[in-house]
Amino acid sequence: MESIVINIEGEVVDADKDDVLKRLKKVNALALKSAEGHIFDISGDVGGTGELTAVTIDSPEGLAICRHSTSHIMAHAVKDLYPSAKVTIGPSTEDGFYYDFDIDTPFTPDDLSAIEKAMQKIIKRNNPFVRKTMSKADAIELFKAMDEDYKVEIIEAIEADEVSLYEEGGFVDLCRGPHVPSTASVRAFKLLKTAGAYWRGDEKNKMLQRIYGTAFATSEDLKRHIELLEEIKRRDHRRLGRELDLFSMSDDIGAGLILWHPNGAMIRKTIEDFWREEHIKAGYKLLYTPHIARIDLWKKSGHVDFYKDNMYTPMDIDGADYEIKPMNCPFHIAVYKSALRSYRELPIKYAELGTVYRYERSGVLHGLLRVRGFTQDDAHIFCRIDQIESEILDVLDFTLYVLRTFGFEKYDVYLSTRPEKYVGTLDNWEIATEALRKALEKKGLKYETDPGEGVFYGPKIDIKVKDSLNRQWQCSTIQVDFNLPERFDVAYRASDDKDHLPIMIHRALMGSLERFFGILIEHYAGAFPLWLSPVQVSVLTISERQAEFAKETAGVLMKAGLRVETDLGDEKIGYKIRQSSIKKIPYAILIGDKEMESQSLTVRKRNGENISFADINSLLDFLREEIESRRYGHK
RNA sequence: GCCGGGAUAGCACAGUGGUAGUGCAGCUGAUUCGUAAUCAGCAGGUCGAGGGUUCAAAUCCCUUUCCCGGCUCCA
Repeated sequence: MESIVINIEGEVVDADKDDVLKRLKKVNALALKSAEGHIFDISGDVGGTGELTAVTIDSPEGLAICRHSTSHIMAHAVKDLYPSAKVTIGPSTEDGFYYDFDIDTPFTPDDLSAIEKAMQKIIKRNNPFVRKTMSKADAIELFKAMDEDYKVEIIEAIEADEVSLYEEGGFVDLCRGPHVPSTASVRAFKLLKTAGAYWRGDEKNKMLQRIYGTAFATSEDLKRHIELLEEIKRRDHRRLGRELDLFSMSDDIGAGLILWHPNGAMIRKTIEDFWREEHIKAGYKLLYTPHIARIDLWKKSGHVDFYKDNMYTPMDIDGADYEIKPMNCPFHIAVYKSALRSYRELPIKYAELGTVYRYERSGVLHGLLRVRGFTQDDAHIFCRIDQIESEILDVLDFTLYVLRTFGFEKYDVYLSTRPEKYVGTLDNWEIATEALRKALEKKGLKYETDPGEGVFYGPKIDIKVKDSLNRQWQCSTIQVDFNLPERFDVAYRASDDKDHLPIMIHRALMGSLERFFGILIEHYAGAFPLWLSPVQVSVLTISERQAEFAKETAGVLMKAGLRVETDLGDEKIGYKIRQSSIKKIPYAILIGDKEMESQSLTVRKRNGENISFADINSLLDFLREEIESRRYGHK
């Protein structure tokens, strides 16, 4: 026998000892992991030699194995209930699993609970997962006999001569494994939703029926996950958008087009003001450009060739075709080219909150996050290739400052390098990619390299922020472009009195204002920091006696530039506070006889906390400080 | 685009062939009250749009618009 040792909770045990299996069972081991990182079934033929470590459900690998096994159990249950269903694939995912079936009638929510019940029975039976191997030819025979066409297709595509199967309680599935020792190893699972999904994700293929589910180590973990899903629902920007009267969409206007209501518009205006001020400080020049342009412009830019699917049909104006803009870049180039540029002027940095329209397939539209008309916080930096690194450094600083201002402290950075299809010289790609890399390193930013994931026209840096629920969102992108300057004959006059080609850097910090707004709503759960809140202060009276004083107080605050709302009605104070809270107004000023007599102010924060101010000026100082710091002080 | 679900009062929803309902919001009146909902009354709907079946359609059928969940984390 080969000498295999197994590491159970730090203790190294010989594999040929009788009690190893018992001990693995005792620590609830689901699988074994070799020193090289290969994971095997406990009962399977592990092969190889060396030290193996017990994998439990507490590790990410263990949880993934459990979820994958749960998907098999689900497939088993589905086959029991709907024998005509054909099984396809059922992997584990980041927070659960799914399995795709080819079945004539799609699943309903009622089906899900029936399947869940059947799964529970299978789990109770404690069927062992048994691994078998057989030749490809035999496996094809087997699955052909079972009428499982998809499995046959999968096996035919496998290169190895031998494939593995897993059997559990009579249900056999082609699977690479590994699996948990037995169905009873699955402790807590739930089926979540059904959906259509194309076979192999290709819309040319047949539409299958997918069931999503999830599994966790304990029912407490599962409960926590379901609570998280509920929290995500509560924060949904579409729901909060209606409740807080921020924006809407209308059937009459069309899909993917956003109406910004006064509250949302006020937030947007505040973001835009901040954005413009900071861009001016950072040396950008602001532009405004048209919404349509002759189609020839888009032919020249290459958008008609590369981007046609996302562009709208041109409109005829006096016999010429005009196109609604999907991008701002050609306009910025036109501004650059409106004069002869000297190398002394570079870098030239143009910024615009440019509204663009892009065709998105109807099925992918989603609230503010995926729309057809949106405003980019776009900028283009024209520079010499030797200026790339320092420009990227500036842009990185700028981006992180802006993201931090909105409370995004955590982010992941990605550097994407040259893809197979590209334009520009290899030399330039090399120089630009290295400049991006150096800038990232100088900033001390940890980043991942995505080889070949760059755009055809140049390498790029993407920054994905993490929101308060730790969800990842891509907003910022910084892209080097060798293509457009050449296509448009962009030039600068260098010291040698000759024309040279500048490099263009495209960058967006927030991406799209619509999308960024949607992310912000969810990030803040609708409770915007004071500087962004559409209404910053509400003034509430205890009785009608204080109406005059309340109006005066509100007037002083409004004159000081604060956004103030009054509630002088005859409702009780509890009702008014509730109204103010529902609107998520950061501060409510409560005015009763006490305050009127002493001229002092009682302020109730959104979180229920009270603060007293001796007079209105001390309150103003307090509010001004919080606004100017753009702090996210309280929820 | 495709699969599935949906659209009924401002909002959340009930109503499966026979007189369109509930709660909240709104309006009116009473009440003048100290930290998340005072009470009563009133009003509000081409049942998303268009067509069809029927004596009769929110309800059944067709078309269409829009919204929602998804559509390779690859045995």
